[in-house]
Amino acid sequence: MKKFYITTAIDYANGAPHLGHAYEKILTDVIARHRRLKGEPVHFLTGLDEHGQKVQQTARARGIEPIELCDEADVAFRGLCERLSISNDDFIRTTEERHKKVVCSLLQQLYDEGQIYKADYTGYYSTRAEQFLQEKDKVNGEWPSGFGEVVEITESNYFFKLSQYQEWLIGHVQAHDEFIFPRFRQKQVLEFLKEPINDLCISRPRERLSWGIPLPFDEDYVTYVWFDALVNYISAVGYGEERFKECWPVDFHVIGKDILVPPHAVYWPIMLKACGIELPKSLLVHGWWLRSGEKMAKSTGNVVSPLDLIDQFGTDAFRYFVTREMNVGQDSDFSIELFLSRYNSDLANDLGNLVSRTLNMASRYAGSTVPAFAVEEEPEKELRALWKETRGAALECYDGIQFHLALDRIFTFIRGINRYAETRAPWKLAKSEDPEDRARLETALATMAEGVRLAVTLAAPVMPDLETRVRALLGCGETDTWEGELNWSETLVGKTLSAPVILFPRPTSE
RNA sequence: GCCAGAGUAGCUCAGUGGUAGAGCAGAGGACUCAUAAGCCUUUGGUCGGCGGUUCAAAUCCGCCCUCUGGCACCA
Repeated sequence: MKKFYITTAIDYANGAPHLGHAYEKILTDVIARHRRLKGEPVHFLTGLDEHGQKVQQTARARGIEPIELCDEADVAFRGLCERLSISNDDFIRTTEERHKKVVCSLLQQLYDEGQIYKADYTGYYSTRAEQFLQEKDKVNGEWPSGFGEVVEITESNYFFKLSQYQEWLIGHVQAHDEFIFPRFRQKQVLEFLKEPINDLCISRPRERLSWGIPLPFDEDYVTYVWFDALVNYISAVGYGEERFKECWPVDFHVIGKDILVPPHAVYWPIMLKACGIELPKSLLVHGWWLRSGEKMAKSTGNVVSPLDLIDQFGTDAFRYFVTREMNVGQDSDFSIELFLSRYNSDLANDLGNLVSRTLNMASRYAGSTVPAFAVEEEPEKELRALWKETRGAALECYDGIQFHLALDRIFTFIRGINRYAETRAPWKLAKSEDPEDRARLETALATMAEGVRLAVTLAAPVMPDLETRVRALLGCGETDTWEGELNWSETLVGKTLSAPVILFPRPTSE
């Protein structure tokens, strides 16, 4: 059976993990977990892009081998995945043999077919920056002094015949509305394709760049950037082997808007087309986190790295925040103030406190055993109706990649449980001698517990650790599927609840 | 300049033709199981501006203004 295959972009080894990396992995993970819960087999890939000039330069500056630098990045980025509870099935590094093998076979194939040719490239070269400069690098018509001496040189390189596929690509994009999400990005791609595109330079002379995969047909060159990095998506899932068709074509390439045009929307589809490989079903393009509050934080000398928040507030809180605040495709603001607001009001006050009071009341009034549902009156009917509405709407939002709205719905339901608790007021019922009040009390406790179970189960793609933990507190086991788990049920009846716990402690410092 | 996105309550944002919404922040209140949490009530907006279509527009069309991002061998 074909798996649901989803990827993040691979991160460049020459840099430390930051909020953007973390967000992309979380977004992709939410989708992967959502699919798994729906019962689909999933293959989730992430990894590292390790070759290239900057890695070579940084390694040289530090007096170490490039691979040593990459090994460090490998530790850092895998560590990030772990801290974020990312459920990736594989992690590829472009220095791995399985990857190089595929890169070489594609290059050789295209070369043999005449789709790669050698030509001269003339341009302005900065020795200091070790790169060709573009017209746009000029400031006031001159090369900035930072580039040092700039000279016009001619260099032989290999080119891939990109331009001959331009018309075909335009047709493909126009015919497949689902190819680029969100839809408005499609226009950006078509806009780009209105102008003639050039063939793509895919090599660098080895004397200038040694840290790369040598061209199989010319040892004096290494391949550069795209024919290396993009190929990870197929090399990781066994291109050329039988198992390849279990994953390919990929369902989603999750990428940032900065690498949509031209790499993922132009180079990659054409590379695949030229090689006779099926195209990705969809590119999921997310926006960026803006740091409008950054200046303020710096001026007060109170700089907090977003990733530090994980240590302080936990993985689930971090995942919740970035998923709740980001409308996928748009940009969002990140600030500590906003984070604390979400943490305090949504997680600590609404959800954490709900769990706390539920467990506490069960302990006080029912010996921590979930009682049976004894009555069904207006308050119960209302809450169940709200659940039904919440589930339907949230699932629709999940399917439509509207995770911020799904969470909005789920937390409206959580507030609904709090409202229900006030309506029933078990602490008052507990003082009554009336058997009917006792029945209402027991019903209220069971209802609150079931409501909590449903809410955290529905939020599982976003907060997987919380779901596991809360379900354990409620006495019901882990689940790896939503099958039968999202219906209002009596599954908790008779279960023993844990003693009260604080899931999201309020921040101690002011 | 071209293209795209955004412009709705103090803040963050929902809302694609039918009497303006939520959360947070602010104000008041009743309660007490709970992380001084939760619940109820409430203050607050000419939905960027001007025209147009329509019985009816935040929502469709046109023009304009402001902010953000992109505009090729750079990851």
